[in-house]
Amino acid sequence: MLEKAYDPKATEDHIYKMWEQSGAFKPESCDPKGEPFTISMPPPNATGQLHLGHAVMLALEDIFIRFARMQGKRVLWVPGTDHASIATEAVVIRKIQKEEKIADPRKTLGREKLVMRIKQFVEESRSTIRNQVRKMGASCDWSRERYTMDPALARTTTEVFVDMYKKGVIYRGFRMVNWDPKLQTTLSDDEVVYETRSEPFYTFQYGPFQISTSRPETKFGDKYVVMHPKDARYKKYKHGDTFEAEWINGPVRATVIKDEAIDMEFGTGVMTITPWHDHTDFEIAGRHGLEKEQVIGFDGKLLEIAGEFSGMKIEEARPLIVEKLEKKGLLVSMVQAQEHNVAISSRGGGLLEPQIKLQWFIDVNKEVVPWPSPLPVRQAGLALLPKGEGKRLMSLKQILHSVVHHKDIEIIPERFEKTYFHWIDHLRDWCISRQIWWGHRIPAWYRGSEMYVGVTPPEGDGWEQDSDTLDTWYGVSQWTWSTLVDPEKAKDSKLSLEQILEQSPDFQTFHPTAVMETGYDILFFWVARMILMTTYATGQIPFKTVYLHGLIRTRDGRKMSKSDPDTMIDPLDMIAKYGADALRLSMIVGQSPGADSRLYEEKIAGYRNFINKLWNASRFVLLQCEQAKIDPQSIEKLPEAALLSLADQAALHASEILVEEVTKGLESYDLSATGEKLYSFVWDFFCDWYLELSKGTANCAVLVHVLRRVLRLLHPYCPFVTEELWSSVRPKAAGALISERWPTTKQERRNQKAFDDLQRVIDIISTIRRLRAEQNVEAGKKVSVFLFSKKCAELLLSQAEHIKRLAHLEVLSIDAKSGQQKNSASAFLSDIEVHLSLEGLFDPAKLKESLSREQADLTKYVQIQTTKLSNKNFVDRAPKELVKGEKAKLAEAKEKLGKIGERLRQL
RNA sequence: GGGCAAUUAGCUCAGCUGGUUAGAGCGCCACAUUGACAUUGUGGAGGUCACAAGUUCGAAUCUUGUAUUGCCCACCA
Repeated sequence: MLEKAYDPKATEDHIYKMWEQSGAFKPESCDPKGEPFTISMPPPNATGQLHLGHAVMLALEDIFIRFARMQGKRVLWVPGTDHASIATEAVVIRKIQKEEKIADPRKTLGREKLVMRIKQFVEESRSTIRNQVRKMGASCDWSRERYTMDPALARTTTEVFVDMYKKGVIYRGFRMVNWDPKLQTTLSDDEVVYETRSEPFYTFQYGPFQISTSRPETKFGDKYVVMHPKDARYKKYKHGDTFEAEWINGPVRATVIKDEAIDMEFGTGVMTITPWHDHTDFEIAGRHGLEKEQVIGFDGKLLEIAGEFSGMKIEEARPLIVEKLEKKGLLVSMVQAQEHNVAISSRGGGLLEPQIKLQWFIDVNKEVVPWPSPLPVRQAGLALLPKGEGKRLMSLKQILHSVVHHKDIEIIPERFEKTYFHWIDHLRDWCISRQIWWGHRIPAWYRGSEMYVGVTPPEGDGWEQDSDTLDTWYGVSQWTWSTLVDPEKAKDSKLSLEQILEQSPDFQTFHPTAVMETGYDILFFWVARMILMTTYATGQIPFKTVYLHGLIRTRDGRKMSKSDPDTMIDPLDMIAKYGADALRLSMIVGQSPGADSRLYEEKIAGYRNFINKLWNASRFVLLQCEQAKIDPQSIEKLPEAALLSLADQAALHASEILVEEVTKGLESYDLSATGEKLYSFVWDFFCDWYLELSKGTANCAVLVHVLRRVLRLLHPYCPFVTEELWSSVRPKAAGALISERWPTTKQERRNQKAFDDLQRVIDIISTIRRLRAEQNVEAGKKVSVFLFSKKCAELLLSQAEHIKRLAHLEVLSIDAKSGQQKNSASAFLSDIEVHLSLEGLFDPAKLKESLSREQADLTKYVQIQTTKLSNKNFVDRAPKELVKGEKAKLAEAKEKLGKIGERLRQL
């Protein structure tokens, strides 16, 4: 017999081990004819601990996977980890600085040694993560675990780089980049965060003009003033005019530029430009072919051009520069506390400095990728593609747009498609080089002015490899397919990438993947980039569905952050305390895709209670079997329907409906509502009514049968407890629940009438209970039931035992012919139900209250009638005699409806 | 500045294309309790569904507007 309470600690680990050892996680143990179903696990960063975000991701994906597996699909879930270049390098450097007191580990250790250290660190945290993923119950195929730095993945990353370079999609050039002086690297646009700060805003005299700035320290090299061509105030100045201006370090010769990028409303409508340190200025300079000069060094200090200020940090120099200009009489005004946004590094937290640097970029607008384009696409910023069949050359941007627009890829929730399109419209070339050491090194070599790009190093002496590495997202954007590449084939340098893919059975079978499940916060970083890289490299979409989950927040809606340990909920603590199943449910139910949700311990405890309830319900079933001396495992067939009690038939019916609903819910990725349905079925129906009604008259075969169904249906949500219970109630021949088949519905087990009748009995019992409580009736008191319908009378009589036990009242007399209570409402219904009252307590008001249910039925009846006629759907749904397109009849019908509405109100 | 969303019970949230008396969990109140389960059962209190106008026989649900909150993107020299 089972223990009195479910103990997840004593159960989960050995169950996981059993699954893993049985090979159930591998697609090879699925039906070889099954439809392939793949998920690539978003690789957690190899920087340490699993957090709630990962836990949600694992829970969701495990539900998808287990459901698909039970449906007989060939399921593959590929686990892995990400080397997370910048994040990991930063963590390790900080660690070394702290633990070994080395101020600058990069300098002291050098590239090779530092990379070794990072590798060691990554190994340790990878194994930590592996165990944590197991704790969540994730049924992924560990034999196919991948890591973004695996040789095979390094190969594909490099191959694709070289290919893109050869096609001109990757180029190297001087461009404006987001430079992080603290981490000494560039960042992609998406790695920049903006912070609103209040800083003084200065206006200076510059020749005949007044110009405003919040960054006087960049102004040393300014020798162009820009204004809008239509600005009437500056009509007398022509494009190209020059003038002398007294400036910070003496007189400069400046040129007038007219450009439409200027906002006439802002400030004086004139500005000087600093093309080297500002995105807009860079573009203006580009348009007019202006000179660019660097003012601030990559270390964040002023360069020689700053004269006496050179070598100073910006914060020191700024007030001094202003002071000097003021002394020269050039300061016109200064507004304290002007609000503006400053660019901050999301990686290191320091201020970013726009800089011009020689970097590697992906051109998102070059039309070089063959892609099937069956339909014309016209969207903001994209050209209309000609109609036609077959493939045509498209730019990466166009492909990104097309695959979502044409629903090759579906995003859940749908509204994120808008966000996605909006992002594409503003997408600029992607800077993929990073000046850090940890990561895939850029496969380019230089010798003097020569450059070589290739998978293998060039022949000959004197070549030096580019010291930069690739943006993490570049490599990991190939994740869905590079993880399916056969590592042995990838070793063979004679094979081309195309041949490797052709000869990798996993890729051929399991790609494109079915679902990509991840947080909406990395839709741009990663999801979009996966589409970009994968369509380019393989000619396939990476996944068919994108399911985006929201952030998990604290009870009061704050973000959980490491800096505030009180707000953090550690998934492992919660598993230790409440079990993985409870944690999973608490994160899934009540969480709708794309929306943030809040998590707190009481919630998890609530689901722990549910798990325990299920456990005890199973205990009860087993107990009944034991008492009846029946071995639950030997139960196979159900008795004839005619031999079953009302409750048994109703329970079978309800479980059939449940199978249908849960299947539909899971297929449409509606996990929250489906979870709730299961919860309420188990607790509110199975435990509260069916098991109660079974006491004394238990039919073990039906009990076991329904319980087995519930366990199967619940297994994707709470795999551990269901698997454990399964071992007690499964049919002898069956194996582990994880590999069991999803239940199918059987029409012959449907019995809507039995279900309705039971519902009626439940209603009656509830009403009696309520009346008893309100009137404070002692147990054993009699109840009289007045009926309008003979059928109901029979029903009540047949359930008298249950009413006696559950409502503590005896059904004494049935008066099948007391029609005197008829009211106007009853004219609508042919089969009016039950009234009841308590003997000696007959109170017309109470009676009326108990009648309200019938009125509700009546209202429903009428309302269903009116729905059919509601004008919006009139033509579709109205009864035939009312349609025929005749307006008079429509008006008549509407009038009828008005009357019905009126009567309803009277009721 | 552009976009996306949210506002329902004390708290956390459901409520699909308009249709029974607006639901659940937690919390609260009362009662119960000796064989599935105190990680329990039964009953109850608690909501002018942010506000206003409109469409409709009928609106939490649709339309428009207002207010508040949150997020994303762009970025102001």
